[in-house]
Amino acid sequence: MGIAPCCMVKGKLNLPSKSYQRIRSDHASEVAEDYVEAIADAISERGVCRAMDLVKHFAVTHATVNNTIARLQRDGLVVTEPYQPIDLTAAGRRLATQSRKRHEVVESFLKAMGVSAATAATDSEGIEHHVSKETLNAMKRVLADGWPSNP
Amino acid sequence: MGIAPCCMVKGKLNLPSKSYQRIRSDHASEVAEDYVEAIADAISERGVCRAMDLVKHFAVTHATVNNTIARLQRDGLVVTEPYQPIDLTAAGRRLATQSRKRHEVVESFLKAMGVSAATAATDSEGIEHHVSKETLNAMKRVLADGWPSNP
DNA sequence: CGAAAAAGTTAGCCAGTGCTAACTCAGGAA
DNA sequence: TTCCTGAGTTAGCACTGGCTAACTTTTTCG
Ligand SMILES: [Mn+2]
Ligand SMILES: [Mn+2]
Ligand SMILES: [Mn+2]
Ligand SMILES: [Mn+2]
Repeated sequence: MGIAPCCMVKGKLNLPSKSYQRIRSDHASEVAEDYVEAIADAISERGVCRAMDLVKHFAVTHATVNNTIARLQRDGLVVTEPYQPIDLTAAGRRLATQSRKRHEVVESFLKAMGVSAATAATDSEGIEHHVSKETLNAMKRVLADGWPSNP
Repeated sequence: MGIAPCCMVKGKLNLPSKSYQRIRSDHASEVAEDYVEAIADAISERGVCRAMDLVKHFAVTHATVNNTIARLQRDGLVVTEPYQPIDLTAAGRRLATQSRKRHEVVESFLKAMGVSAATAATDSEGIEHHVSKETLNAMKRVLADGWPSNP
């Protein structure tokens, strides 16, 4: 799921160190994922997404939202024009949907595990970006069928 | 668990957006946590930790390790002198122990959930930094007593 | 011992993600 | 209609954490 930053120069590497490359790549796409999700939410809740919605949502400044949106536009996830609301491209919508699904699984899983709603909300927001397909499937399985080897 | 970067200016904020501040702060301490853990491992496995050990472990260049170690030294987690091995301060050792414990819980939890060892190793490496005390305790509880409301 | 190889250092670059400050624009109240 | 205010923009800065390239030091080995 992701956009590559400058520091993702890949090399031929032996196994153990590969984990850290995955994590660096996870982090590179993290902000994009959170933004498209937030933009999709704003649009479905309030009809449009304005920069101020994101300022409040992420607790960052105006200027930061502007920079980030410019990057997302550069990367083809978002479209906006001066003083206009922010919209998602098809690719942005796809990423938003996919990210939200994964996010929901992680959050539900934490709650099912006995974690409070508030903590589940906060922790899932960070954890979601590091959950591989395999782990996500394991979470879904536990939510559906219970913990392994428990009838 | 952590060191504050420039961009951690805090303000009086309403609840929802606070999650993202937590995550930014998690990320700020992430590299420090992984490094002290790797340094502690190298010392216990090979007696000393050399920069090259970290180069291989993290799949980054020499120069990057050097920069990072300088930051960790600045932050009082590490001591080293030119051309000498890298050692941990008391604070560094504390952070390493704490981080390793948390890491082990997360990794064991993923494996207990049915995730393969390789995926558990990779995913836990990113997830660990976003697991709050409460979620960590929930994981320990599940490992010890099984999934909630299962006799 | 001496030279080549390995390890470490330093300088200079870049992108991401945050900030403040100063500006411009748009829309509503007086 | 004018002006104030809030929203948006832009410029300029700092720090993290990547990189390459050129250099120095240390270690190893013939
Ligand atoms: Mn998130
Ligand atoms: Mn993360
Ligand atoms: Mn770890
Ligand atoms: Mn880690």
